[in-house]
Amino acid sequence: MAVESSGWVTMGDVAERAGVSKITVSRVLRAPDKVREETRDRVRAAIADLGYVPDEAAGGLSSRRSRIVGAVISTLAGSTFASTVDGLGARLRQNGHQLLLAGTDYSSAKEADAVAAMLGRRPDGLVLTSTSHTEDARRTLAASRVPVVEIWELPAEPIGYAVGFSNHDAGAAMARHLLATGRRRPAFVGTAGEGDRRGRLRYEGFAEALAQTGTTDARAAAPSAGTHTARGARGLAAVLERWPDTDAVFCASDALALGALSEAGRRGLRVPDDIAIAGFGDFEFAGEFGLGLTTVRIPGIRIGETAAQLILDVNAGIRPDSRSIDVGFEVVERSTT
Amino acid sequence: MAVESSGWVTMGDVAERAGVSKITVSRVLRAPDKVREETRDRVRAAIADLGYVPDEAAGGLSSRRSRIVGAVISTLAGSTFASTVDGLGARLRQNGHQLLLAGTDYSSAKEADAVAAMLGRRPDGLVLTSTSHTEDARRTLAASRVPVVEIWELPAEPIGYAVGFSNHDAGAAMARHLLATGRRRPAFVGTAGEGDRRGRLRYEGFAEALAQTGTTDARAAAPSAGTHTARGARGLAAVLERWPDTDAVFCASDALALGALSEAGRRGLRVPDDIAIAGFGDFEFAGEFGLGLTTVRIPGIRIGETAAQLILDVNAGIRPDSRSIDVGFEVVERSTT
DNA sequence: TTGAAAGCGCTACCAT
DNA sequence: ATGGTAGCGCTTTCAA
Repeated sequence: MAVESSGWVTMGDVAERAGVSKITVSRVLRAPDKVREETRDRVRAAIADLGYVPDEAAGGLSSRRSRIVGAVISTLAGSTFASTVDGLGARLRQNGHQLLLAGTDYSSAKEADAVAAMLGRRPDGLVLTSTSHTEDARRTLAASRVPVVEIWELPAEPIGYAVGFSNHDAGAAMARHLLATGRRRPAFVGTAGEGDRRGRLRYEGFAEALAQTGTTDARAAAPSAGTHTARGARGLAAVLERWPDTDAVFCASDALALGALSEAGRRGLRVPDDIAIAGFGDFEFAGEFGLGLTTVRIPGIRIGETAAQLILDVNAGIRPDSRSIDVGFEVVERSTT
Repeated sequence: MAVESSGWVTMGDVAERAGVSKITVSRVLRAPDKVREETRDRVRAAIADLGYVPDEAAGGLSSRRSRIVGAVISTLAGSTFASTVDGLGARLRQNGHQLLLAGTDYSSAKEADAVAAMLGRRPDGLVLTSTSHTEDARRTLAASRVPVVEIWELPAEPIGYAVGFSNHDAGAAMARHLLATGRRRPAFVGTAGEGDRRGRLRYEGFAEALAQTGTTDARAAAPSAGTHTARGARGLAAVLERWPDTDAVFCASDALALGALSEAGRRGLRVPDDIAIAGFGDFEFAGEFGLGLTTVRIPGIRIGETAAQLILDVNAGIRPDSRSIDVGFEVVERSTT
């Protein structure tokens, strides 16, 4: 219960109280087996009495393992990455590591800053949601020897490792689903600007799959500015204006799809009879409220857990079979297609 | 560009290359004004050449300021706290601090663990979403002298500081809104279990406001298990079974309200004509899809930014006027009431 | 304006 | 099974 003048109880204080040396206290904490039971109990009592909390930063400085993993996320809002971060954090804590988080707002300059800041903590691993990095960041990262895991995507040449799925294939899968359900003139609605590279990948897969069936006029709209639902609404409007006979729309996100659905309602279009609408992400309410949104489900938590495990493994000397781990995706067919 | 055998360039390496001592390098980093321009440039060149990234943990060990702030969040999923964490992280990084994150899944045992783990980093501040802590955690926290900010609530006796709003008053405000729009027999739907203390506070405010107008039969249901929307649906069903003349339902969250709306639809009840339905949170889609959900909006980002600023200020010696900062809330009237 | 020495709290290494 | 010594990379304090 005693509080030192410095405010923090040190290992030395515990050692003194237990009548042992610092290193014995350290062993009780890190390798209890190497300490005789009686001594161990005495040390543990001292720890409890003093309310001692070991200084991990000091420990890390000596041992050269920070037990910190950094995650650089574009944003938590929109909930795309929220479950991934939950999974990442949970798995790390189970293994005595902690999670350092930074947001980038889809800016690669901020990403570079965040990466540099994290490297200042000498992290045991780094997780990145973006895969478009500044040259500077790439070099710093490569030189640092810190295990890097890029997530939510499977770049052709990952910096270190990758855990995600093929956005391209997901787009293609949705195109095939729409074709299989009888649609012949599907369009794509994405968003312009702000790191929508993943959306573009989905579009490319979508367009390629259509092209294989002879449908080569790539119908697409990508409104900028406004909320995602507003963009979805405008996207559908734009598509219909230019290609009035469009019979299906694949939106790059569920939020966009929601906007498109609402716009369809306003225009008196019946879904899915007059037009099919599909989203991406399978957000929390996609199946609710009579919505029944057809969409693509990504195992977000698993991405986080897998990325964490990968870092843990690599640091334990276990080399993974592959630098890329594909967690896959699933087309969830509901009632809007 | 050179990489030491250890993998990390140290301040000593930079000093050597620039032909100065370590401390001069340190000054260039922390207090550039105290170094002659010529020397400064030479040091900066060396830093760039070597790709030097200062070790913050080592720096913190000396300076006794970690520049880390910890946040213990129940969960990121459900998006309640996502924007708060975004705001917190953004404000911290602007000021050269980093965010350490831990999730608790609404378990106060995990919270205690997380708090202890964070204290191991000697954080410059700690942010907690829960306000029901184990006795152990409270004591450890109080003894640590780390500035603690509890958020999303305004406890009567905060451990350190609090940034949030009155859940009680928010419930009361919604009751008054329902009464003002002509409802006379409103009920409450919450969820059982898992840290729903905040929901209970809303209920209490709700019930008290009704009692003041003579409406004293506290109608409420709190289904457990299942998704939140499923619970909302069952909650409405339970309320209607017991009190068939209920003419309004205030749900403890928007997800619950969504479920209630869907259940109302299934029962052929018109909203708001036959029954008014209100939620809490103003989640992303509350105003979309013709939904027009009446709800309560909480300035989540601002809570995060304010908590960060509070910690920064306290550490800079600025005492805030009050230990509790009320960011308020807003009843958003749409078309379901 | 710059530097030398000491030390932050811990662990690695080598003894005993 | 336990301890002494020497750092980890940085900042503080005091000198020059």
